Amino acid sequence: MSNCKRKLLSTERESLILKALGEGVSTITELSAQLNVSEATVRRDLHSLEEQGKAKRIHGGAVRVKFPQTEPIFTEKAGFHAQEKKSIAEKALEYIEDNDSIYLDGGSTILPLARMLDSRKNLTIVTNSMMAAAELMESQHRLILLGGEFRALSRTLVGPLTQQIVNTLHINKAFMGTIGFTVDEGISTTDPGEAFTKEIVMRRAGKVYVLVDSSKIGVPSFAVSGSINDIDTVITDENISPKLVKELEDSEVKIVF
Amino acid sequence: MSNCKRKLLSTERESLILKALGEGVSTITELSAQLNVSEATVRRDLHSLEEQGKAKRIHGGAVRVKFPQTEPIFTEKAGFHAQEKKSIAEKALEYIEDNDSIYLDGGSTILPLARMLDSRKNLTIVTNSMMAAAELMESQHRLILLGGEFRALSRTLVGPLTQQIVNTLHINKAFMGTIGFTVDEGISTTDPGEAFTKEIVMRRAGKVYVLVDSSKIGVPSFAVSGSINDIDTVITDENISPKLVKELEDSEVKIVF
DNA sequence: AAAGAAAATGCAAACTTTTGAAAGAATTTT
DNA sequence: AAAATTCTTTCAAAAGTTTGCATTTTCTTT
Repeated sequence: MSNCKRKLLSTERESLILKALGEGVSTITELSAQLNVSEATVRRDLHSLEEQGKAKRIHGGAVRVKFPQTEPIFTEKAGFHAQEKKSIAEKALEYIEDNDSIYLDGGSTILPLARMLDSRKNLTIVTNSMMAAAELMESQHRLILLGGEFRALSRTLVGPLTQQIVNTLHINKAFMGTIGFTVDEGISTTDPGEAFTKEIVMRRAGKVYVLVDSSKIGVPSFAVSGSINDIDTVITDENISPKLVKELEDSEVKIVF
Repeated sequence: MSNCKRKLLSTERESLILKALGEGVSTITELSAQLNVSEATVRRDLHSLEEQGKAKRIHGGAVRVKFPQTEPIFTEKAGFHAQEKKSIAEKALEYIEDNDSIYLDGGSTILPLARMLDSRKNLTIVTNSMMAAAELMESQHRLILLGGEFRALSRTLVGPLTQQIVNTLHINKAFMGTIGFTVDEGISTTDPGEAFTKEIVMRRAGKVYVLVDSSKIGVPSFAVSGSINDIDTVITDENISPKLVKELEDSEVKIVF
């Protein structure tokens, strides 16, 4: 190196330094010799590179920084019934075909489903769930987030504002989570704003699938979304009681377990 | 190069300069010798090229910039000029008061600002940035996400769908990021959908603050959002040129640095 | 075609940034 | 703990930039 006839500009030096760093480290003395500049200048260049996040200073030299630290994305709280939820999601996945336009609701039951969507092609995915969106950020599908007020507890976007976007979209199949589920009242949740969003989604969606693990069945929550009539299919696990299966079938709801 | 007997027109020189720059850099002295003109003329040509966004001046020479200006991937951008961005964000923070209703745009310059908002109380924060939303998830403020199509590169929600929510909200102060900034065209970005969202936000916001580090100034990108008239205040770092300060003041834009 | 206006160019003085050297503080090694 | 190395700060010289002005070139107008 250093067949430099003329003085180098700072940017040239910086890229040469990066090249010299390669994968490993270089000392100030080495770089100073290679670039034919004083050590003070090397330090200054290194400082600039560090500000740009391209290199990191260490005592006596510098190291290349590879790919800058990946941002802290949403973290998932380790879940109850994780295995059941995953198997419920697998059943739901079978109803999703290439080119579908689907809605993913919030909730820990829907999240595993979001992770499986790489097996489908060219989906349009509409969601109000920040967690699902974070999962799908890197995917190849088209991703649309409902706007609205952020609800910290469920990490979803809820309330009247969500209505506007929902009403302009055509949703083929909606996959809904829930806090409570009863045959009389259908799905219910703790927050009225969230219930409202669920309701307008269900009303507009072509087909509505409710994913619910058996621990929530028979337990009503505070705010009800729509009625049992808005639901086409309930997808749940094997622990569901035969009595409930019959009740659902009487209400013309398909049930998968 | 250029054994030119007759004198060259400025446009001819400029294209020769661009050719000489190639992908790399050239010094003023080199260019002056190659083109048989004084260094003063080279500087003037380079200045003109810079205004056109085709080259970027650096001390002692110039580098070629590709057009349209490419957008670095998000994680790369995060570390770039990190210190400047933080100090820009600190200046912007002073314009945010308790109970304000503010908009946070996408971009790595706005992100540090999101992190500082704990020092204010009872804000209503509207944003189209997933990263900003992730930062603000735990905060006490009211958080509203614009809906819309998710754009992976910038991790923002963009496009026509965003318009609906923006139009129903009252935004007190909007804090905008940008990929490129020129006095002639104002802020510009790489994606038309993103430009669209920026534009409708700026049009509806009471006051518009643009946060831009000096490396982006004078560099236009592909899709322009609104005009310089939509901007009330530009917040930048100390490296801004006095000339630009004057130009902005002539356009009745307040400038903070 | 000549005179005048406008634009471009080169030059030089004042100013700014960058660079290298040196001194003292901080860190690592022996 | 002493020695050696490296880091930070400061300062002056060198290199680069800006600005105003005189000169040349180019364009317009008569």
